[in-house]
Amino acid sequence: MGIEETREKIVSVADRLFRRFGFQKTSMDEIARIARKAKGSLYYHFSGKEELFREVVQNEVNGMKSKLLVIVNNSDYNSGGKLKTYMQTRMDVLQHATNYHETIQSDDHDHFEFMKDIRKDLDDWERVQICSIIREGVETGEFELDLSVEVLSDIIIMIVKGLEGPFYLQGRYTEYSPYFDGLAKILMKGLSKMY
Amino acid sequence: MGIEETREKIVSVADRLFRRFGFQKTSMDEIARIARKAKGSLYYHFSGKEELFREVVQNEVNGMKSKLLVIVNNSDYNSGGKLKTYMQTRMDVLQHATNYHETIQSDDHDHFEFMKDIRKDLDDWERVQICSIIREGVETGEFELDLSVEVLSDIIIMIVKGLEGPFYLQGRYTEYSPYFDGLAKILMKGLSKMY
Amino acid sequence: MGIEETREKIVSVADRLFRRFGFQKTSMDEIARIARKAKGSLYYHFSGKEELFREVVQNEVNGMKSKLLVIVNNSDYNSGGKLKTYMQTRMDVLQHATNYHETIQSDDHDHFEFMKDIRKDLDDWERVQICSIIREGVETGEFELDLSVEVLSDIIIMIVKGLEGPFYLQGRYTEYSPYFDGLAKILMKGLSKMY
Amino acid sequence: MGIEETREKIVSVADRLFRRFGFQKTSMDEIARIARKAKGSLYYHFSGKEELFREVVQNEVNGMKSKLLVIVNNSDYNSGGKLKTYMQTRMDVLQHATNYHETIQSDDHDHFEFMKDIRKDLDDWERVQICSIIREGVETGEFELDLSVEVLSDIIIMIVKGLEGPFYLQGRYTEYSPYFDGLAKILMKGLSKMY
DNA sequence: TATGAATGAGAGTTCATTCAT
DNA sequence: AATGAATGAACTCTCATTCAT
Repeated sequence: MGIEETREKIVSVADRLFRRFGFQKTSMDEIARIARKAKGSLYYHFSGKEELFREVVQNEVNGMKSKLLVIVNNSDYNSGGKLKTYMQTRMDVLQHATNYHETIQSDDHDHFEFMKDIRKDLDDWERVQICSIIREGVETGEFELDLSVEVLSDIIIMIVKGLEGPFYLQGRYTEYSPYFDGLAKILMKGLSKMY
Repeated sequence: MGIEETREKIVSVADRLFRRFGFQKTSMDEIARIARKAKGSLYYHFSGKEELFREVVQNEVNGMKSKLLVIVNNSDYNSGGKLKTYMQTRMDVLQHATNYHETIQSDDHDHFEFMKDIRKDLDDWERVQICSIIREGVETGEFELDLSVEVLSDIIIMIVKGLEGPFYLQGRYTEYSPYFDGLAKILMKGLSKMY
Repeated sequence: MGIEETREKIVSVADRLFRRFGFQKTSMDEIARIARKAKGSLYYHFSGKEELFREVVQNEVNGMKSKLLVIVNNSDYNSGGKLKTYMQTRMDVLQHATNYHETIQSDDHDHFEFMKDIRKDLDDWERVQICSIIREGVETGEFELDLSVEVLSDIIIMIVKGLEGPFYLQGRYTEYSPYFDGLAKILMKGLSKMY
Repeated sequence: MGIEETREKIVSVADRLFRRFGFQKTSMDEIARIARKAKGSLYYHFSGKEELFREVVQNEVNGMKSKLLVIVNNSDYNSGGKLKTYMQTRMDVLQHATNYHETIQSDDHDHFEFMKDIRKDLDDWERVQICSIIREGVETGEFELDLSVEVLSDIIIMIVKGLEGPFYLQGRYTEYSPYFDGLAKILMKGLSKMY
């Protein structure tokens, strides 16, 4: 088993356990045991628990990005469709991005200070995507704004981020999702002149 | 120093530390040290770390309730004003309800299973308040709904809960709050027939 | 409630709990709680846990003595009957002298060093009783020994003490008691010339 | 220092301390300190205090078995000699099996529930040995029983178990051992027809 | 490249005892 | 004569990390 396989094995087990039990309640011991590696091996490949977690989260974020990118680049949708699908997919993807969420939620500044960078990076990336969708809509004449592209995109981001709460954190997906479609319409209506 | 003072001292120190470091990273040792009490004293007054945390959270929730109740019972507002002020105050209050939030966020089901009750209780309480505001508005003819009072109140609750995310969790209060006023209007417009 | 009543209440609760959970696993807290007395009261009446236990054991030993004395002084039995009944009653009484036994068993020399006196006292007392029975038997011509009264009584004491093991300590009462009668006969036959 | 040495060092220190202070009054801290190992090392090698104790007791029991087996297999003795020597050696060995005894005596069912197995195993083992000795005696014509081999062996076991009390528990070895020879004869005489 | 034995600081909790009232 | 709040030492156990091999 090559070095890369070992690394991946460790990361994949760590991902599963962090996802299930969270950062604090997952021990290096358990990761090692389940990965069938020696505890020392984890420290050969990663400088500590924190760096291992960082790797796991970065993988998750990369996965999220690539799924969202598929929508942004999918020419089957018009801009309105892209926006709505983006929002819906984002909900879906975040449902499963457990570890990323732990970094948002946790007060554990000692360990997660470093996560600010990853979060900031993702925020910026999303802003770029949303802006790009809106700009496309404006260019094709599909959208006609009475707000700047940047402000509108910020508001949209605020709202979708807001929905992470009841949808993901509080596990109210099934409870609230019936309202989602209506809500989406209301929001888009309120935010754009064109309707 | 009477028993009540001691209890309060412990709770107040615990509140500060839980708020700052979270449940896991706050040790009974530190609470005792800073409160200038023996560790055993904490266990005289509370059966364990969990119960102490429970007390802290319950205090927080009671504080939230009483602040919100002031608005619901304030006859200076008309119903629309009450609703908007309720939403804004809620944001404000939740900003500081750090410990309550930890229980929403945490995956630590071992420790926080007991919090379901407190959360459920608060949810129900809020639903009652919102319904009461809306009903008042309907009775005075200020509101005219095309949804049932219950459904409307559920949607409002969903939205304000949703906003907890960016406002509280991610510390974006200052960043997003300029948009809040506009958002509130949009939402109320979208939800009520009368506009 | 007078002072004597309080003392007795404490002792009686302590007795019950020591009996059930042993010395170590019974806490002063629990004794106080169940006796409905303040913890401080226990320390008003007894200098510590140890002295309270001492009192409990002493009571138990006194109870044992008085039950055995009834047999020794009962003129309905002849000497052989007394001896056999003494042995049987001793088994029975010891079955329930849980706290006394704890002092025999425990390695806890710190706490139970003081128990040597109580044990020595009881041993001496029993030796006197057995000697008295045997002497009575000799005087009435019922017994005719080829050993001195003292040696014979020591052997009897050794045997009855020995039987505490399987009968009491190991909870084999029901298992071994069928053999008891036969064993008693064998022993008495082996020990005395008269058969 | 290899792993086996460390394990043995821990076990040997634990054995000494358990023997001296008993299970409850021996702390993991002290074992670690005296063994010159980190506390965590004890938990690396044993899952807890209980398992460490279990190991100690198992070693003791194994030692007892092998010493007794020497007698059972020693063809220098005839069957009567074996039986008597077995009984005497048993007394001797049990004198030093302090930890095994703690499990017999202790009321601490939480910790020692697991000991039932070890005890049961030893009981069964002894029954087999005694039966084997008796059968051998019967086959060589040395013994002629009016009881079944099984019942006779049960009675012998009861008696030797009984003698554990005064001999071991109460430290009366030196006091009572002068009587032992006579007692042994009496018992064997009482139990077998052939005398 | 990988191992796993060893570490030690720190965690939550228990409890006999003290003492001001 | 009685209280009960307060203490602090001692306990078992956890776990991220180190290091010789």
